[in-house]
Amino acid sequence: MLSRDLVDSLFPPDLPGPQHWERRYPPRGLPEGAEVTRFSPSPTGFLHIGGVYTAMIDKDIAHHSGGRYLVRVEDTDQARVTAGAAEQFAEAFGYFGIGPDKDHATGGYGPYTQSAREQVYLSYVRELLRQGKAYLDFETQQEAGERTARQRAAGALPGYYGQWAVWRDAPQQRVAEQLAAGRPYAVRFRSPGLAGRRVSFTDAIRGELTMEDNRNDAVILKRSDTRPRLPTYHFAHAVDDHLMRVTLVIRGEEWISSVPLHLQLFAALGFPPIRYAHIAPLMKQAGGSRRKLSKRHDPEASVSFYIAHGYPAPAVEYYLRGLANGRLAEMPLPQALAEPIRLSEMGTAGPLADLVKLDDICADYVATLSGRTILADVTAWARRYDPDLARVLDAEPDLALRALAIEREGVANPRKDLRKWADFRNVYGYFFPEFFQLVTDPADPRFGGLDPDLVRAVAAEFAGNYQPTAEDWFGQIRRLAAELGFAPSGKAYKQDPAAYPGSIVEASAVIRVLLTGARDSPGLPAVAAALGPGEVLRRVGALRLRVSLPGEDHRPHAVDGLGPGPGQQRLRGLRAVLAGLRNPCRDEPRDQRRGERRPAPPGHPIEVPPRAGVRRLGALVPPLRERVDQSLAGREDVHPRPVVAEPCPALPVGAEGAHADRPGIGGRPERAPR
RNA sequence: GGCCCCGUCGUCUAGAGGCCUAGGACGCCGCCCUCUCAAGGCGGUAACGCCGGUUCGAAUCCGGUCGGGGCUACCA
Repeated sequence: MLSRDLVDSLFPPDLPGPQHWERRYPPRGLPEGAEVTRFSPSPTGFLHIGGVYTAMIDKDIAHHSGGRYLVRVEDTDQARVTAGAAEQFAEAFGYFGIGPDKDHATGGYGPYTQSAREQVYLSYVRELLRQGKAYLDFETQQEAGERTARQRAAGALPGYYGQWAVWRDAPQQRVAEQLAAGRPYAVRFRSPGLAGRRVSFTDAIRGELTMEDNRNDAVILKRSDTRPRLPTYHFAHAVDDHLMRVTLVIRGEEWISSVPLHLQLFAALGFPPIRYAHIAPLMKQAGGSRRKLSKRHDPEASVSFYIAHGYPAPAVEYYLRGLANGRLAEMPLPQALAEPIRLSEMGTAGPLADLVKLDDICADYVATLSGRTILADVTAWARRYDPDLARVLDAEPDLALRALAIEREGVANPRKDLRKWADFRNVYGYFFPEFFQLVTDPADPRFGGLDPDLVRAVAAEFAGNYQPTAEDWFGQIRRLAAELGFAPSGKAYKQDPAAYPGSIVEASAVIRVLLTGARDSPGLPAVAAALGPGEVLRRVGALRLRVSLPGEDHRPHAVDGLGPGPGQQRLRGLRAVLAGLRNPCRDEPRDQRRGERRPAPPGHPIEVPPRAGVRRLGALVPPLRERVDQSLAGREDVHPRPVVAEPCPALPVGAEGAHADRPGIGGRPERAPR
């Protein structure tokens, strides 16, 4: 045992003793049964979702018992502290509502950052040293490595104990020499553990646990050449949780094996033992087996994943609570959030984090929200993670609200098409002209291989007779489909596929694709109403007729697939197209970005204006290319390049709407798989 | 290697010796509804890791084994 003078010479003379801290952090005087819990993350990067899980349990237990919840930052390993971690923590705490109780954010039993508590730890280390319950260890890192190697070779337990603990009982003389030589030292705990002795404790979740006692003289204060002088986790845990008057330590099961050490530390320090609850870690399916969800390998392990995708916090919380207590998973969300979590009901096997299930919960949750609430949340999310979206939503809140109201407001089973805010752009983006890319190719695969000719016919027919406010809106499509020879129902088509080009399903798919860019969408009448007649006609009329001239551009075009020989009507259509080609005004394409007119450069597609007679362009002649060739023979004003005819069906003047000239940016991406 | 924790459908789980032919939820599959997709309705698929023991009787108790995870740091 070292002399008191020698021990004291190692510490600042004005360092207070343990009584000082005991007075400074007095017992709380909380009523019987009130639990004080703490969440203690280490600021080594983004918070782990398991941290949110633990913190949520901590907070819930504290509050439901009338106790207190605090957050203590465990940054005793300064080398691993990440810049910006504090900000990320703050964001995560705010998002998931797991910040410390108000009076435990500052002051009170703080500071709540371990690197700021050096004095406290030093007091207790000195005390242990004075009592001979700890000692100085001058082993270098290299020596430690060699020791471990020898232990391994000898088949002995690694660690600092027994014959391997060379500094445990070193005479004061030698210690003084080392000190005089300026050698750095660590402080080790003199473990009272005996070989063969077993200890047991009662875990609040697992019941009684028994294991070998600790015999390792664990380091409690890191090397003297580090600044600030900080303790290891074990020592900080004992000192902090005692002084902060924590009653229940909830932590990951990886700490179970350290409990014997912790119990020894509490006893040596003269602290009453503390209760523990070791929770199973969140796991991840990896191939055939499962492993702990790892922040390094699994993006979904990080809270940033949930925040950046805009998972609604209450849904995530609900999911996590259900994992903690199965009972809560079968309750409606508001009730489950209010019910207390019970440690005794927690599973001991690590649950697999199931993103599919989370999605399902999120969809259910979002379905309970009003369009207005969703818009507010999406907008708030977008401001940070999708500025383009935020801008568009700010510019057209009414459109957004109309879109969100579809099959959501005033229905018994709201549409469950949104799981997280990042889904919004995929699911509702097409409503916004800025995000919608017009479908111009009648041979577009989204039409499902339907004859391009027919696609054009459907579009033209629809646009030509469009009645936006028709009571039987869908009847318009039904009539047009019948007129063009589509089967009245999928069933009828299946019975005799040869008799029809397709069914009403295919016909409406044409309008659906034109309107939404996808083969699936909410009900067409509702979509059309939200869009407004001008936008509907703009989209339906976007289909182009492409013609290649000889020697040019042989990519497959709609024209290539035209059916059998010309009839009267088809020839009339052709003439109309050609008439359009001579329209001097339209021969000068508009510069889309500036809205200016300028002469068409050689090879520029020539637009064909809408003409009343071209309603049924879908019925154009098959050898169209040939006819065009003939008609253009000898003309010098038309360049032998692909000609693009755009048969906009008769539009009411001004019906093109305000967005007609806006370039589309980006199409409608595929929906995320469920 | 040593010590510790854990093991029921794909997933989360209910299950305290007979109420278990193992229940629910999510997923998945099928059907219905239907202009598509969701949603919804109906139905289906699917598990006690394995081997012994105790017992009239075992998912449940015991032993072993196998598998998964953790600790074995001057990381937390």
